[in-house]
Amino acid sequence: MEAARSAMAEGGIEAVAVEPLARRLGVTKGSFYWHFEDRKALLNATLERWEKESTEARISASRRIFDPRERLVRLGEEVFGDAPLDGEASGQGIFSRHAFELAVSDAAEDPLVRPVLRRVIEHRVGYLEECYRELGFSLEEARHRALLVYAAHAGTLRLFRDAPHLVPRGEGYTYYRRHLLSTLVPGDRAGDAEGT
Amino acid sequence: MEAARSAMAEGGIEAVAVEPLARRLGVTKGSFYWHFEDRKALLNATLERWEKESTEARISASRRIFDPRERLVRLGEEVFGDAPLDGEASGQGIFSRHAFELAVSDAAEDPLVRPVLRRVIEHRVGYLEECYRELGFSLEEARHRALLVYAAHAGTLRLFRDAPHLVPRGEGYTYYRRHLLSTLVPGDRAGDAEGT
DNA sequence: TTTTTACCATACGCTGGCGTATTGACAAAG
DNA sequence: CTTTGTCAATACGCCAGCGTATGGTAAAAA
Repeated sequence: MEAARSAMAEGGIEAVAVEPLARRLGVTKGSFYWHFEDRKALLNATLERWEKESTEARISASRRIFDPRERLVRLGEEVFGDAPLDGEASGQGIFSRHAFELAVSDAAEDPLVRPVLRRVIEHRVGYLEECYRELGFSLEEARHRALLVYAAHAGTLRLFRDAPHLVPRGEGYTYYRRHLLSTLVPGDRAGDAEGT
Repeated sequence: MEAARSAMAEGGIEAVAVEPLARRLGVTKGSFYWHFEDRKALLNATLERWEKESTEARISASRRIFDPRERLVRLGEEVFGDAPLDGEASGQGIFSRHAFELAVSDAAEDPLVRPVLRRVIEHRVGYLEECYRELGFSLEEARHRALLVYAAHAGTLRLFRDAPHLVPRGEGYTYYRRHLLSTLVPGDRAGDAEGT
C-alpha cells in the first residue's frame, strides 16, 4: 500500500496502523492482512522504500556533477530549499518528503526504524565526507564538516516545524540559506583553510 | 510525581503513562488519580517543569559572564559538552537531560508538547541572537547565526543518538567540538565579516 | 473517642488497536 | 460449467491503557 507513506508523513509512525489505514482506504482490515503479513511488514516496506529512494536520489546527483563544491551547493539548495514546510509548491512534493523525514527521525527509538535511519545517516554523512575530501580536506576535517552539515540540516528541518515563526520567510529565507551555505561550504569567501 | 521525568527521558512521551508508571512505583493507578487529575495533567506538569528549568538555567548563565563571545563558548561547551549520550559521568546528569530533550523534541507534534517546545526554542534562539547582536552583528545576521547554532545543536544531539558510531570519541570529539565552535562563533579565526 | 483527611487498593467499564478465522464474490483458467 | 486463485467483508478474541467508583486504613484533628 502506497497510502502508508502519506500516513507516516502526516501522523508519524503511530499513524501507520492497520485499522486506521484500512478505514482511510474505505476497506476493512480483513483485506489488509492479505497484502501484508503484519503491521511490522507494512512498516518495514515503507521504511525500506524510503531508504532506497533516499540513497538512490543522492547517488544520481553525484553522477551528474563533477565539481564537489557544486555538488554541495546543489545538495544544500535542494535540501534546505525553498521553505521546506510551506508546502505550497506541488502540494505534496517537497513538503511530504520532509514530513516523512521528520516522522522517521521522531521514531528513531523504534527497533524497526533505528537500523534504517542509521544506514541512511551513514550514507549521507559518508557522501558529504567524500565531497569534502575531494575538496582537499583531511580525513578528520572532512568528517567534522560532514557531521556539522548534516546536523545543521536535521536541526533546520525541526526548526521549521517546531518554531516556524522564527525562520525568515520569502526573500529573507533566501538570505538565510545563503548564510548557511557560505559558512558550511568553503569557497564563497569563508574557509579554505588547511588542505592543499 | 518525579518519576515521570525519568520515564520521559528513557521511553519517550508514550512512557509517561499512568498504569506503567504506577507499576514502576509499586502502587496502583487508583492512587495516581488522587495526585493528578489526568494523564494530561501529569504531562503538563512534567513539561512545564522542564521549561522552567531550561530557561532559568540559561538566564543564570548570562548573568555571570559579560563577554558575549565567552558566553557562547561556554554555552557550546556545556551543551555539546563531553559526549552527551555517553552518560557515564554522574549516571544521570547530562545524560538524562539530553535524553529528555530528545524525547520532547520527538513528541513535537503532540498538542501538549508543541507550545512548550515552541517557547523554549524561542527563548534559546532569542538568547543566542542577543549574544550575536552584542558582538556587533546586524539584526538579520544575528538571527541567521542564532538559528544555525541552534540547528547544529539539535542535529548534533540526534546524531549522537541515531548514528553514534559516526561521531568521534574521546579526544577526537574534543577536536570536533573545537571545529564546531570555531565555525559557529566568530573570533577564533573565522567569520567577523559584515557588521561593525 | 469519634471524625475527618490523606492516601492507597480493588474492581469495573470503555476504547482502540492487533491479529485470526471464516465466509463470500468474482474473474480467469481448466 | 466447474474449479481455483485473488481480494474483500464480517465477526471474533485478545490485550493494554484510560478513567471512575467504591471501599479501606491510619494518622491527625475534634
